[in-house]
Amino acid sequence: MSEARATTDTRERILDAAERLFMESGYEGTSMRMITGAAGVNLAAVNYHFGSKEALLREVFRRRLAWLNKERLRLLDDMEAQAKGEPLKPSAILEAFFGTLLHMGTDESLGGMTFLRLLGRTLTEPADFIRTFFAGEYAEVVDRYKRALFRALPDVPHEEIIWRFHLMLGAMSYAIAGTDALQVVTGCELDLKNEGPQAAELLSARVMPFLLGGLRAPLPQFVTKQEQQHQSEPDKAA
Amino acid sequence: MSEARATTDTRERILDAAERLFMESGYEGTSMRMITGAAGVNLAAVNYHFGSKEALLREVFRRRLAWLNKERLRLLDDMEAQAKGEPLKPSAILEAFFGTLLHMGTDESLGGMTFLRLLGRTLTEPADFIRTFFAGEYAEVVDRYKRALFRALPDVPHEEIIWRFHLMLGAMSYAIAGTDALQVVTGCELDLKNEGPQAAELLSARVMPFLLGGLRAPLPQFVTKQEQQHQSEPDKAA
DNA sequence: ACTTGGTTCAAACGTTCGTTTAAATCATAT
DNA sequence: ATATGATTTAAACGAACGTTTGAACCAAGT
Repeated sequence: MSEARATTDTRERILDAAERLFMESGYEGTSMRMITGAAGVNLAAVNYHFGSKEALLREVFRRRLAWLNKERLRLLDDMEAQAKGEPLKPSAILEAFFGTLLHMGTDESLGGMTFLRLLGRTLTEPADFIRTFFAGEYAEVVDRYKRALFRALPDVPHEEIIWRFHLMLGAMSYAIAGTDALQVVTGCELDLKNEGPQAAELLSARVMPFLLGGLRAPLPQFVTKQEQQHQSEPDKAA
Repeated sequence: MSEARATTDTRERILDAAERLFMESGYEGTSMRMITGAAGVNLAAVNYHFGSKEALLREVFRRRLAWLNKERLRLLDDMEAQAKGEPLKPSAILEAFFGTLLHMGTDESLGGMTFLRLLGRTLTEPADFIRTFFAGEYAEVVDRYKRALFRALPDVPHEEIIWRFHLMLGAMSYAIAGTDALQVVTGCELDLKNEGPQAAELLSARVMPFLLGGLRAPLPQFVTKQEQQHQSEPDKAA
């Protein structure tokens, strides 16, 4: 009846191995034999402890997203309490949402860069059960942050805010996930995975200005019918 | 010896079916039997006409990327010829690079939205042969556009431009690929796949301002050591 | 000492995978 | 008509897949 020590050892060895292998080879590209081999446990251990390969993937994410979701909600709650009813600054909202994510990359006990890259890559996995799972895991947090952005940008149509939220998620995911997928396309070392804990801070410094710039960009012409010219003149980065 | 008509029929039926199925289920998640079944051809036809499943994927992309690469280079050549040695405007460069891509979404003979979404999703596939393939296919075009951006933004460090190029690619890929992956996360219909030809123009109007805003955002503080304050004040979209 | 319940183990399960084979079929040229 | 080379076909290949089984093992409680 009591929890034997070897039990949690085996479970966590499997979760760690699966986290790394799913990141490197994707869900379909990773076999149970690869996972149990890397974890140094018996092939049947995954089905015994988790039930199935699908359930294993869900647990890999659940143990990390539990912290991420809680922290994101806590930060938003704190900021809203301190603002006493006033709308938050968009930059503060983004800092809370994406900064929390990037912080996980600096802390090995939260999964480190391995989990960050896994998360970025898995968001595009086409398998139905994965999409369903993420929808459930993200629903509450995304809804809260969406509403905070609505209040922070009262003059911007909600649909436009959702689009830009979407685009920011995409840019951030690629910045993390595609580190070697697209750096070979861009043909330049983007020096991420060798930096260890500082990697996430470098990432943050590079990505956050980009996201804010995108979020605050002029609205598309068909949204603001008036004054549709002269708004994209200064063709220069600061 | 002569090219029988049925030959190109079978080849193209396979390519069309594979394009759609790879988009819906990913490379590993799509079996040869799914492809040949959907195409209405014999199971052995893929290996006969293309050699292997990997070679089929490469051909699926090659027939589309041939046009895309040529068009992107042609537009850049035209603009540079017209500029007579002057640097191009960043917005014109982005319009050529991403506008060409989005144009494919409006033209069914270029693959339409199916290919666009396939492209966006496949950039994150972890399989080695896919990454190698894309690196080769994209190398020339990315290098040319990278250099055009360097000239267009002479005050921005090259590394920063590459990063933002990377981020723009990510945002664009997600905007296209994630239409149902992340719209379920953001919890809102992003009305894309039901729009047909207009979808790409809607996408363009929404995404291009975001990309330009990101590209022209203030540089991160550790790059411009001087005047690191007061540059992120106007917390409002236009 | 013996039972008990949780855990590990080697082995096998049936299925599906990508690929190959050899015969059948088709279109064309002589 | 008949030979020829390209294409299609049904069937099978060995390998790898996720999962299941039943015995072995181990650390408790009595």
